[in-house]
Amino acid sequence: MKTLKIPEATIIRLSVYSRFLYTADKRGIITTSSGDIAEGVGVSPAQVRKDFAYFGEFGTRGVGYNVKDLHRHILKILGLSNIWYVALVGVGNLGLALTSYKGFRERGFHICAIFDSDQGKIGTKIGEVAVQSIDELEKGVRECHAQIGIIAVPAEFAQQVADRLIASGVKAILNFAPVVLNVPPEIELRNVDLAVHLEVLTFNLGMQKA
Amino acid sequence: MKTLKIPEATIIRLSVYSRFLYTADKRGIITTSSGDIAEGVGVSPAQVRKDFAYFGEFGTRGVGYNVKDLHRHILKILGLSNIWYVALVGVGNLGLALTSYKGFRERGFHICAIFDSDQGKIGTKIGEVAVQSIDELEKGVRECHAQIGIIAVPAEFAQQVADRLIASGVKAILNFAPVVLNVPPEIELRNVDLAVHLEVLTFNLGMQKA
DNA sequence: ATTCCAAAGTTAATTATATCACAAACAAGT
DNA sequence: ACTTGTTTGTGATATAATTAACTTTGGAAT
Repeated sequence: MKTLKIPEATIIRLSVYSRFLYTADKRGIITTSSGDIAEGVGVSPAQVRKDFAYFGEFGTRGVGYNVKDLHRHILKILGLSNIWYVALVGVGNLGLALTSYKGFRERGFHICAIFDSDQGKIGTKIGEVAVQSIDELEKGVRECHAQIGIIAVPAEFAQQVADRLIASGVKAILNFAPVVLNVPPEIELRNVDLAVHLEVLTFNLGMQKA
Repeated sequence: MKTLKIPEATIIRLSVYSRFLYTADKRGIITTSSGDIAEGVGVSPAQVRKDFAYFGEFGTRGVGYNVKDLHRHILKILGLSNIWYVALVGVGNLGLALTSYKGFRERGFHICAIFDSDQGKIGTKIGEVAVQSIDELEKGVRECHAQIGIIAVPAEFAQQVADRLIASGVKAILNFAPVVLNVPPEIELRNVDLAVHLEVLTFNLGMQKA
């Protein structure tokens, strides 16, 4: 086990493997193999083993992997063995969708503060959490010790929201606004642009015909 | 201009460039350069030129690119110069968020049919489009000639919805359910798993400390 | 016209990622 | 104990993508 730079593709696959292991475990499966996992998630067995190899040896040769063990290891690697507090900014349809997204809660992400600028929304409860005014962003983020911020506001406000989140102690940002955000290098940033995915599809459809 | 295999990363970047060009054009900018674009979207100028080079020569040396021209070219490449009809299955929060996502309409994606299994939702209008019963999926998809299907239903129903979409003539699927779908090779499939993005963030946060 | 400059287009080098193929190791059966 | 079958872990190989360096070309200024 060497501490090399890990390809991001590997991290993404680990996340997918963990989903596979979660369901395998729920179905009562005790042991699995790189072949099983590979088939289940649509990659090659060698790829699966290589991905694991970045982090150690989790299986026994000739046998395979213990599902529970492996799953626990991967969750640990992904940083999911403890709870993460998340601040959500923007309660449009997308923001709402995110609050109710089962996958987040299941995997240890706890939305602990929600902000919006719409007076009509402030004070309303979404699940357990009351929507706060965007004016109280700094205070609210600090109070619940959010380490992660989710930006689900219109593009024109995204940068200032990002700045304020960072100023309030957030260390990582998931941005759904279709803009390039400027953040200090120590801040982890990921962008999700839903339209991009559709565009990759249409590009590929075009290719087929040609 | 050779017809090689195009990296998917290139397609994704083209999509991002097009967003940059869209705003540049709106601001009245006539001419731009690989350097401008690179800075605007956070990649290297060489990368920008390389990406364009897969598809032809769009600029003039010593000058740069005409914003409108280049934008038009990229939209053409991405298959966005005509309208795409999209069928949406599943009107949970995520489904709702997608229907109201400005980016889709703006870029020529037209949600022409919406399906759900919840009796309470059937018949209600979302924007212009009435929600239909999932029982009428085949009929509804055919009637509006949807080429793309978006799956926003719980994981356990995703595969059967995919099968039915494909049987109804859909050629590409954008899947938001966290499962690996089995589709024929000629069907374009992309999966979006929102939790994955958060997990990449938490992994990276973990790395920082270590 | 000629020269100079700036930025595109292109080729080559580097780096990153994925695949392959095999040796090591464990379990079970003889 | 020994053999056999199986699956891991890994070093070597192949492929892909990015970066860097170079060449070309159009436009502007003299």
